[in-house]
Amino acid sequence: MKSKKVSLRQLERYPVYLNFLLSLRNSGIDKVSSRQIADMMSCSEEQVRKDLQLISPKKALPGRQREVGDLIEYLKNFLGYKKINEAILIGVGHLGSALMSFRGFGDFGLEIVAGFDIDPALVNSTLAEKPIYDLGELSRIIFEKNIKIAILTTPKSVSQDIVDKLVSLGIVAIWNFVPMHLDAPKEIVIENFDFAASLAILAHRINQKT
Amino acid sequence: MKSKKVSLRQLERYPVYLNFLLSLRNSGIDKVSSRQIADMMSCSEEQVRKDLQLISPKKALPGRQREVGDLIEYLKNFLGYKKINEAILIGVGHLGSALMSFRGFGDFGLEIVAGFDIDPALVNSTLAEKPIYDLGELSRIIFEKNIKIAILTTPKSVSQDIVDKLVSLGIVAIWNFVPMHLDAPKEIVIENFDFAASLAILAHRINQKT
DNA sequence: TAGATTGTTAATCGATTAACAATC
DNA sequence: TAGATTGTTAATCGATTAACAATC
Repeated sequence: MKSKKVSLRQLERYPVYLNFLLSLRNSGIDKVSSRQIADMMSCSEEQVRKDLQLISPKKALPGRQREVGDLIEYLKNFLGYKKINEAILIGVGHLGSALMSFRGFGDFGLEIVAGFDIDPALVNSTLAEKPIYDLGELSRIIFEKNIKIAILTTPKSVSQDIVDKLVSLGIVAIWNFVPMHLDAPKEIVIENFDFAASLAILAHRINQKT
Repeated sequence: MKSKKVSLRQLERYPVYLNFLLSLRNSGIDKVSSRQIADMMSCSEEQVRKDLQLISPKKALPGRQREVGDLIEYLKNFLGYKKINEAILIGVGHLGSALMSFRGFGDFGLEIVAGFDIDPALVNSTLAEKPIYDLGELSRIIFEKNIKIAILTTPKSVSQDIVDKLVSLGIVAIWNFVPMHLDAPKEIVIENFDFAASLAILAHRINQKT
């Protein structure tokens, strides 16, 4: 494991680098300078270099541009996109089914192996070749498949109860798409994916213009 | 308009405060201390106070807790959730239809007034009482309704072309759900809502534990 | 009045930027 | 070799935390 500390801001930039490098490789480009990356990110090239140095096992050669392929490898390794984590999804509504149908999570080291809901019309059907179980089977599936990650796309009203349940069943990380604060013991990783924050920034940036 | 500068980090916290305060009010609680809010956020109470001071038109009384209702008002005003911005959504796929069906955007000052797609099965139908138009009608609708904000949920391959089109039609802000970098003139506000970043942080935090 | 909690100012911490030497 | 681009170190900048005076 890396010992150097990474700030959250920095961490958020790595997937953006990776995306950009993948698209470069797609266009047949195999060398890249920190300046090019910086232009895309609208940030300084020093920052790009610092970021990339942190995740590069071997130094780049001064004067020579970096190899796109190498950087992609470094980034994928660092971000843990090489090994796949299995996750379950709770709440197969609009958003939940969109996520279950999304094919690209494998590229990010995540695989949704099952969905859970209470709607009889959904239970025991499949979506994107993944089974949907009744919420009552939560403990059985988590135990059988040794699941550690849950994706939460439930209605607000039941979300906290489900979190309590998940925690008691040994889930260690929750990716929360429900726009509310969830209580959980400190050792549980809860990552809130909150569009309210993104929307607030959008609105603020629009207002700055005027 | 507020003249004090707000950092992005800070801006991201305001919707979380608002959410928490709304749930407090829901539980019939009408007073709150910065300590309570700080506990929920897992941050320092000084930070909470600084943040709230910035958006409060009048000072809180030393020694007395803050009024939940007042804070909610301040936050909604500051975040611009009082006036509604009309937006269109391009790409009515899984994610696009989930967003169009989501009823809660009004609370955040946004309203999706129409969707666009090229699928004949979708075009001229409605979703959540909102019309879906053929992409060819983009310029007409944007012009007629004087739309300034577009939500992008298109396939990667066509996204950049659509962005170019949107820019040429006078769109000033794009809320981008497509996991790729989009090129646009500097004066266009592009807010990327990228789950790759959120997922990277989740994975990193899980790995920290082990 | 005493306790609680506030706002303000100063100190610390961390991240970004700038300058420059190193070298392919 | 000269030009390009790198990594490293130091300087700046901004945000968070700590200390404390103010007052309901």
